[in-house]
Amino acid sequence: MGRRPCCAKEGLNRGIWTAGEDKILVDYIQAHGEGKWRDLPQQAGLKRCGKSCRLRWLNYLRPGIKRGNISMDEEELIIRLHNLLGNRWSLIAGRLPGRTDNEIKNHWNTNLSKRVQDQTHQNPVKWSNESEPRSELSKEESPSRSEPHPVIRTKAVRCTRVILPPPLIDQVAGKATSVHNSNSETSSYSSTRQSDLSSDFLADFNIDDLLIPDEAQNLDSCFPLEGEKVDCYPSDLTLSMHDDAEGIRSEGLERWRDTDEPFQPNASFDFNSLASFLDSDVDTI
DNA sequence: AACCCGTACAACCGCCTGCTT
DNA sequence: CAAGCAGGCGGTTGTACGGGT
Repeated sequence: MGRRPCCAKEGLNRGIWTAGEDKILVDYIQAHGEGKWRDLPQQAGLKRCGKSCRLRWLNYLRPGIKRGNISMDEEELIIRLHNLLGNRWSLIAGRLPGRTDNEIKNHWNTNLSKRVQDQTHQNPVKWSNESEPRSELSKEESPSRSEPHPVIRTKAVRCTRVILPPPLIDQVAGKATSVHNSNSETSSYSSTRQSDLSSDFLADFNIDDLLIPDEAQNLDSCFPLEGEKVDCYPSDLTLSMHDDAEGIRSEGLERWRDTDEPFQPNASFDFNSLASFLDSDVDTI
């Protein structure tokens, strides 16, 4: 079927937004709320594509956006989340309050990807800000750090397939089928497995479905989506896939358990503890 | 001062999914 | 059920800027 463009391209402004355009957009959204992006430019009197308006709002004008100065803790978190999730920038951004997927993506492409690449070639970690001492965790060579990072390159497709080594198949399939027991697609697991037990396993499932019941719920606990206030404790991270949960029983996590404070990463978030959690997760995955 | 080059990042593009009609 | 629409996502591009020569 045909698809009309989101806007007529003729006569529209392109490129960098001016302060005036920003103001018009902000004023309009404050008055009318988000949404209806296609009609927004016309109604707001902006000579911009609706998509462009949406992007501008979400990435720069929206309240609560943090600009620049990505801390090393955040960088480390991005690296680990990228290890875990691949190029799913929106998911990664959702775990970094105030950061946008575009910013994280740019930062990754310009800084972190090279750094990670360097790490795979030569073990010593080279951080952008050498003057600042690294955290204890990064001084200790974490297990995953010395290993190559399997960067998943995708092209604007949902992550619905994951290659798993045979030992994980049973664990994962159990989860996937329990989540998706109504979805006949997941049954491809069993048939595939029966027909090919010797090689890596390509399973059809939504990674979120796999994550949500246990791991992703933990992920959500550790890296709440923006704006969320999570009332649980990371020490509850009894990972079903990990018999050894020592990695997550850090002092900081114990402290969280002992207090009744809701877990709020913005306040005094122990990135190191989470990083170790992610390490264990990454090793498994 | 002029030029070149590498980097950073804002913005665009095409494709996808989910929802509505 | 198919068409159409809205919004979201990740990849890529364009350009401003700073440092080096």
